[in-house]
Amino acid sequence: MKRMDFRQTIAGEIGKVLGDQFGDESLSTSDIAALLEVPPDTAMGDYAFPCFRLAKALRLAPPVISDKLKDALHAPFLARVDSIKGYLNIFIDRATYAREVLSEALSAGDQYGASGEGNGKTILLDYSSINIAKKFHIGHLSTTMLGNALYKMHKFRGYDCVGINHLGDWGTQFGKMICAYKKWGDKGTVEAGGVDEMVKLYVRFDQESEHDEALADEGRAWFKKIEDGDPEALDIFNWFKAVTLKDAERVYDMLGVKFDSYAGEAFYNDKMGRVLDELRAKNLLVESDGAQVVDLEAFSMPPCLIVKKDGATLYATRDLAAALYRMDTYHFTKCLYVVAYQQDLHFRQVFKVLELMGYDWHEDMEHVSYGMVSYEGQALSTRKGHVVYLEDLLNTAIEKARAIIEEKSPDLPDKDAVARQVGVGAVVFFDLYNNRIKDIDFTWDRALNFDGETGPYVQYTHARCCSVIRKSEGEMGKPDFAALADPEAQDVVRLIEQFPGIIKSALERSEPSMVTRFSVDLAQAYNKFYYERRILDEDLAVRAARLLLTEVTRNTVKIALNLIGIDAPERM
RNA sequence: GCACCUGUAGCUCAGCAGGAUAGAGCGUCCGCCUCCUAAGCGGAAGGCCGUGAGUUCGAAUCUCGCCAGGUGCGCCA
Repeated sequence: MKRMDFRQTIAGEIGKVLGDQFGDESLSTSDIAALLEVPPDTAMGDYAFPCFRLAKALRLAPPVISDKLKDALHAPFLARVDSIKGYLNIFIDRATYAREVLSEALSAGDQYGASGEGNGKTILLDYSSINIAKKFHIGHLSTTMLGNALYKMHKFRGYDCVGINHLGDWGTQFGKMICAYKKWGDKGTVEAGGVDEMVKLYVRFDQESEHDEALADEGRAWFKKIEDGDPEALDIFNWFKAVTLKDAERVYDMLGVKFDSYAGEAFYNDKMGRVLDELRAKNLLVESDGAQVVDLEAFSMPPCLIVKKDGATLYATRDLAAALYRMDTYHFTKCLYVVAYQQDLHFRQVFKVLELMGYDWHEDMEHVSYGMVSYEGQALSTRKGHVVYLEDLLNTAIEKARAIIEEKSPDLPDKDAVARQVGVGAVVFFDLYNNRIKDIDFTWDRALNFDGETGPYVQYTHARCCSVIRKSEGEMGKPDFAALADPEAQDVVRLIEQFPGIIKSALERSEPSMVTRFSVDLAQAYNKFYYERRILDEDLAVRAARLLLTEVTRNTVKIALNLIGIDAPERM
């Protein structure tokens, strides 16, 4: 059931009155709809029409216009229209409003807020992009969870999504690692210890090669072997990859994150020639200090390095190759790179080079940048041990959740499962709570906070809704929507109405935090309603209406949490 | 030096395709469980929205300058 679109309908009515009363037809219905505002306070109505802009054209003071509109505006679904200080405040009949919004949301069920706007379109998302033989730490959380959320949100709006973990699996360090492994390593130890063991080998190599030139040369030689496709080198290298991915998979499983492709840096090794050929053919390559670059001075950017003095290709070359390959393979509508803002210049350069190459789809590339993570005020440093590993963080959060459950809900079934959902939810929520551009200074007490605007708070509200519904024992009379006319219920209804628009804006801005924030707003509004109004009322019609509101809130909270990659337990 | 980003309550931040009295959480102080989950709810205190100009009927929001912090700027990725 498609509910009445209040904004459009009201805009149409205002348009009619403007024509009748002032002979003004300069504004179309959609113009007026865009001008309509949602007032800061429910007491000021559901929609407001500011008359200031009309003042000049009509040569009348705004309050005069709003007064006249107030007298002329009538519609059956309008409860009241006020004229205050040049604003036309429009009050929709509260029962009608609640009925329309809730019926729509209820019939949409777990698809409330979904749409088909992305049907037939493909979105590529490049996120997480872990490095081989490195541990997953809190610095990798944002790219992973932002990418995951954007993936789910796009999917919900009908897009086909391709999640790419662009592995950092190329570089001289892997030659060193193989060398170290051959000298001091042991298959069983690495197999059992995973990335930790590989890191140990690498650190030892680094230390010993500092005063051993021969060793450094040996490392370089092993990298050359990888490049040349030497079977032994490749075997070991691919095994390193498998071990790293197995370690990472454990964390990805905890976070509920998946990928459709693991094509990383190494994958593009044999695809660089095309980039060079095209750049040359298009006369974009110039020599500079022995290197080949694309000059971007005209765009006030430093040159984009394509080929080193020694003939080797670079980061930008690889990203160009990847972009061409991805377009050929997936014919994407958009390609999002969820990468920290340090690489802002890099992506601006790469996108500009694509433009200069004549690809109009350069406009469909977007760098979804996010802020840096520091730890208790200092930069993360694996070397200095100033680092928090993701697995440790998640496990600590789960333990804390488990302890709280033991204390507050000792009879809860599936304690472990719920502790996982809540602990992980707290961490993920913390990561997706602020605008992505903000730097995050990680502190344990903030990341593990379960009170206030946190994942557990929103999950708790969801569990509370579930609990009320369970207690109602399915007693659903015919709802009396007039019972939802109180301000607390209306605030909840209004938020629910806004949800589909929130998802849309969040996608337009590639900003999952808008959904996170929404989940808090809705939870707060519902909790207030919960305390002010008795849901399981004796009056069955009132009870049915409040239960319906509870049901729709539960659905909406769950959808919002799921979109940002968080589970919604039914009890906690 | 140049480029990009950020500056809002003690702290962490919403609000920024201009609109009505600038909001929330944390922390502090004070209340609320014989009643649907107190991981909750209510109240108090706390603000020249970095700063100066400009645009506008109207600026936290747009423009320019300045100040402060972060990040990046040729052969790493």
